[in-house]
Amino acid sequence: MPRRSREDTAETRRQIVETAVGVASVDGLEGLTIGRLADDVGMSKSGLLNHFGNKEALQLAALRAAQQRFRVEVWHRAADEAPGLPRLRAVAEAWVSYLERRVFPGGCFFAAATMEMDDQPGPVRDELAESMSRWLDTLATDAREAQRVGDLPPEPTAEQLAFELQGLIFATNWALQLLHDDGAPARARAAIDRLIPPAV
Amino acid sequence: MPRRSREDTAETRRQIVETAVGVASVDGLEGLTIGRLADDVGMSKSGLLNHFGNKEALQLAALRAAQQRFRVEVWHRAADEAPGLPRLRAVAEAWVSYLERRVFPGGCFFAAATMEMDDQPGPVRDELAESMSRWLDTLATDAREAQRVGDLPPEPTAEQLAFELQGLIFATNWALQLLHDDGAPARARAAIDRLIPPAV
DNA sequence: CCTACCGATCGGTAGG
DNA sequence: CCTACCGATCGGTAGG
Repeated sequence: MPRRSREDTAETRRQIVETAVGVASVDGLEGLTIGRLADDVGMSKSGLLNHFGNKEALQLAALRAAQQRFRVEVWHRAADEAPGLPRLRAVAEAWVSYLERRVFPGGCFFAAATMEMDDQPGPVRDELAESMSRWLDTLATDAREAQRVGDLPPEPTAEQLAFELQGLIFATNWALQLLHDDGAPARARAAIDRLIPPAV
Repeated sequence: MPRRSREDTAETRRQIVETAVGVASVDGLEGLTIGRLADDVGMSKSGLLNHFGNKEALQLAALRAAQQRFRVEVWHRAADEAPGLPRLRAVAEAWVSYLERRVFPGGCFFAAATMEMDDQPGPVRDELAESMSRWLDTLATDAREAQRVGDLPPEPTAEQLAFELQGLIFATNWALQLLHDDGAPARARAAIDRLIPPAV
């Protein structure tokens, strides 16, 4: 029954990757070791490695799964809003809420992965940089549309707004994870309301 | 000559710690391995470990040295300004400049260490959390003084301003380290000028 | 400060 | 998917 077998293989791989995302968000992409992950999912190192080839491929698989989860938990919650200020505000709220809901057990996967890998050249770093650049563009595009229709003033620029939103998310994640300060999301929302105020 | 010997020991230790700070800012506090550091400074593992006892003590020594460097490169550049808005603005400028000057080879030591260690209980995490809390307090204290004398409006609150400044620094460090975006410090300064504008 | 060594774990391979 | 194994490296210790 080759068909059944292929499905099982895909399901096993899915379970490995899901576990890997959780481990990586807590212990980092380097803390994600093959032996430990094999124990966690209950199989041998070589059996696990068979699905990916090497550790770097496993890290990339975890990163892509984390991106997919982010899309579902942040972008999809806002995607139906009208492009421009409504969608930008919905994205910002979903983004803060994603931290508050602790979508990843170790806090924002991308904040942690970025700080860990920013000095480690290679495909993982490249994929991280590209994906975060695209995200900043997504934010700036809605900010620009909001400015075009007059929902936001022309200054600060769209790129500036995206940059500042990114900073608020970092600060919130940091306050939640390091200081266990549950007041951080409220501060983020207050800052967002000044930065990109609702249309009147 | 016991005295000369004691000085040499202190000098050796100083060199080890200085090297450790650089390594940790690039590869993280866990990437700081005893064998590699011993190679870097040209001595044996056991000789190096003799100065600290174990790896955790070495990490704490590196963290404290990094704090000292931060004090010199950021706080001391602003400490002579008048408490309140003048000093807060000077601190913010020195803080952005500290990223721009690449005081640590791997970017902000504390941003990297925080994201790496925030889920790893122990003395290193505790020291990081305490030291960053104190820093936020330092910022908020000057913000409060600025509000008291009317140099800043009562809203946003002093704590909110400190939180947002911290976020701008994270975003700047991130844009410099991951995206190699040299425009980030200018964006940070623009945001700072809106957040805590110079007194008229 | 050194050499010599410990058990554990790392990423990965051979062979089935 | 497994067992069995590889060389390298981990943090750390014994003994000098």
